[in-house]
Amino acid sequence: MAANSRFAVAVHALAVIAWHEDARHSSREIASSVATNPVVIRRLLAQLSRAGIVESAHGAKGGFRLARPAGKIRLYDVYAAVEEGGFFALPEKGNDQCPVSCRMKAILDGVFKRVESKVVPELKRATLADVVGQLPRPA
Amino acid sequence: MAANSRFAVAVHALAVIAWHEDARHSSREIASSVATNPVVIRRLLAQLSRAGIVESAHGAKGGFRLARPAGKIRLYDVYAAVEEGGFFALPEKGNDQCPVSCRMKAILDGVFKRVESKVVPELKRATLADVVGQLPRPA
DNA sequence: GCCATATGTAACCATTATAGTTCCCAATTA
DNA sequence: TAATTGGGAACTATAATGGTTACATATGGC
Repeated sequence: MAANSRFAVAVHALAVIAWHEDARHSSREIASSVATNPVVIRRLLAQLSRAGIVESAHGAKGGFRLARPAGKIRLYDVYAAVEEGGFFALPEKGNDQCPVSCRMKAILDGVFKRVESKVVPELKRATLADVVGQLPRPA
Repeated sequence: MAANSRFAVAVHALAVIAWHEDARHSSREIASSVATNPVVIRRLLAQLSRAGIVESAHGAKGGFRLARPAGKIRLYDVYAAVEEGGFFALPEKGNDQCPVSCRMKAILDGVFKRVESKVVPELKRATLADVVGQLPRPA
């Protein structure tokens, strides 16, 4: 698995937590649902914790829970917490002697910014509650 | 350079060609502007050739040119030709015994589709001519 | 025909990001 | 004290991308 599934796994993990919003959930339990290693989950949730999306507790009866209600957690918050750059990458090099190359960075930057201006509102509209609402009720 | 700059490099390469739309351009010339290896350019342009965006010619006086006017080449066509999957990746695994995990793929798929439905029209609106229009006139 | 030039492509190496794993420490609860 | 749990370091594995070399093939001019 080299593909970038960080956002998908983060949403999945949060959905597991939000499904029983009151209880704490261990990284082992979450990893079991995602089918990965508990350390991978802890690493990812550490980022969400720094972003103020989840809270963690050490020790027995410890684990993770949401830092605020699922309806107040936008998918954009999750995306911003776990994904570094934008959706595209700009090449870092270029021939400064070439009049085309000299302008390309600014031109591509404009294109990418216009695309992101469409994506971000979409990710801000959807919340974790919308995701959990599509799950069956807990038994 | 492990980041995914294929789309950016493809647009850059096409801009070099479209700047002098009448002449043919060698991979060496284009690579010089992008500051990379000619083989990298040929690999990328081979994809654009298969997509009917550029035409190539072997031999002396050979090289690449646009297969149709720059105004008819949408950035979406370029994106579709050089980028494989969507903007996000779905995790391939999951615990089939978990009621949350069982639904996550379909739920995430819905989220991603909604985002792409905003991105695609934006990339279909912009053409290579819009990019070239932001370049200085050829000397 | 010969040769310079150019694409097409295979093969290989380097770099980087992500994922996976093991291990130990710190904190908490019973 | 013992069991449980997150935090994090350190390491390996895998895969995608980019970079490079090499060679076959095609073209145009002499």
